[in-house]
Amino acid sequence: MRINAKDPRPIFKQIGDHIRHDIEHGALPSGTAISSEREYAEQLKVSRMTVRAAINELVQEGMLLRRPGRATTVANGKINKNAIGFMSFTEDMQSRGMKAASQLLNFREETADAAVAGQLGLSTGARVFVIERVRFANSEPMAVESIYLPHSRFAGLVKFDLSKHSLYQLMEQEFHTRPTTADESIEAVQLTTAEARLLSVRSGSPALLARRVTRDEEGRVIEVAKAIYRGDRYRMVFMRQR
Amino acid sequence: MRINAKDPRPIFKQIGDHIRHDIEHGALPSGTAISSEREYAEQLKVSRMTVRAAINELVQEGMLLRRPGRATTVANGKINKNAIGFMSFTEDMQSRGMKAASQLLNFREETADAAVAGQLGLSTGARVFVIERVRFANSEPMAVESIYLPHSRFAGLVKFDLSKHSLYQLMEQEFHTRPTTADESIEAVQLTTAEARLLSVRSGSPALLARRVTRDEEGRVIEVAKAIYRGDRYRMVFMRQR
DNA sequence: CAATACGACTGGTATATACCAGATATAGAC
DNA sequence: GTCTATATCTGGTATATACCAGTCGTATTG
Repeated sequence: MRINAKDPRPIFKQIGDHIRHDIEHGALPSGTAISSEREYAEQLKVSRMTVRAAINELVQEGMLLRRPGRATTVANGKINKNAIGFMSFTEDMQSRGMKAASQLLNFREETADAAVAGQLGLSTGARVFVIERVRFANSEPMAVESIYLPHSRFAGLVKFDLSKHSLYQLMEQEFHTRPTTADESIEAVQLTTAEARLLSVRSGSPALLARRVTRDEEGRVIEVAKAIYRGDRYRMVFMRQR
Repeated sequence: MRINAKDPRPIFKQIGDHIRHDIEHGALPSGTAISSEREYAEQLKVSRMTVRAAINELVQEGMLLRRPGRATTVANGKINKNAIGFMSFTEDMQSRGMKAASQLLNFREETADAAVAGQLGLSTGARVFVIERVRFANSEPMAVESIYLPHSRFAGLVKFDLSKHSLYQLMEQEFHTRPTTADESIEAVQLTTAEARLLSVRSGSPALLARRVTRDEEGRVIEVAKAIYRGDRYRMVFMRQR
């Protein structure tokens, strides 16, 4: 391992990525101690603080375990990369080895009612986009989704074909808005007749109802969503930390 | 604000806690810019790097927003402290303003079957503790819970009264084991007759089934649990980041 | 031989300094 | 007035250094 001055990444990033690579590829198995900070610093001819910055990231990610007085070791267990991070339905399905698709039921602009406006942080009567769609995994219907977006923030959204572009991708590329945090709640419900028909299951069968309020980097609400997942096919997985 | 040399906390911790306090008590409202790192450093007579360490923590927690070239600002939105962190049922209920209780159905030692042994990382035939209990919130049954613990790790657990002590508390205080990460999955199910009876609801009503594999700091599995929450009363809330 | 003391580690905290790149306000040019 | 160049902010990265407090192996002591 050597530091590459031409690499546009900062030095600590290079070091961190290198160690991460070693862990992910088995060169540093679970439980083994990595070199000490001073060793890395001397070997790479960088400051110890730079090495610390690199290791900090990996500790943050849960890959390394620091304990004062003892060596820093590789954490056991599979490293769940996208621990609790954002995953669009598409990414979610891909990570499970399934092919995601979606059928747009509705894409309109309307006046927000009090509830939606409140959640979006808009005044009652503000305009919002409403997107309703059925989500498919391997051609099987998995969820019915309703999304509310503030019109003020995403003016011109109607131009885009939502069956071709991922909504989150559009947000980033066209509106320079990155979903950063989301408050989510999950409950168990029974499907209504209408929902059941869309999902091709019996009316009354159990389902997961997920409500989500998504915010950008600066904490502004950019999306309010409600999704109903069929209970017989969908399981929500995540990782809690600390 | 001044640095207190007698304070056992490190300087950066003092600074961080102080800023956090200011944010939580409204002295620094959402969106306002905090002083620059250099200003803090000069005012407090500490190094800029020390101030950075303090601010780093708050950025990590999502309380502050750093953007190169611009001032560091207080993040908008309510700060969800226990974002996705661990919460015992007891803590969960307390955070909702409810009183938690539990009724022990079963507390025995048995031989792990292949599935449980596998999840716990034990060889088939290893001894495990099994805890089964009904969880109450404000005297209303909310969930049925089954927990499997490796006997090797928690020898002597039978001595304790689980209706008096929190399991996680016992783990920490008596066995020096801190739950650190957990893989969790949630699905929607219908209650069986037996479960429904324990929860005082109609058989077949919708419920949340949560499965959890909990690990300690070093990634060793310390608990495998399954909990069934009634769908008409319980909603799971969490926050996703990034 | 066991108990203890010590020295050589480890990471944790802190300082002072330097230069970079992006953002912004201000002063100047047109 | 509007545009532009520049000085001066911001945070981001990096260095070299220092001392502290745990941990642990080893040598010394009883």
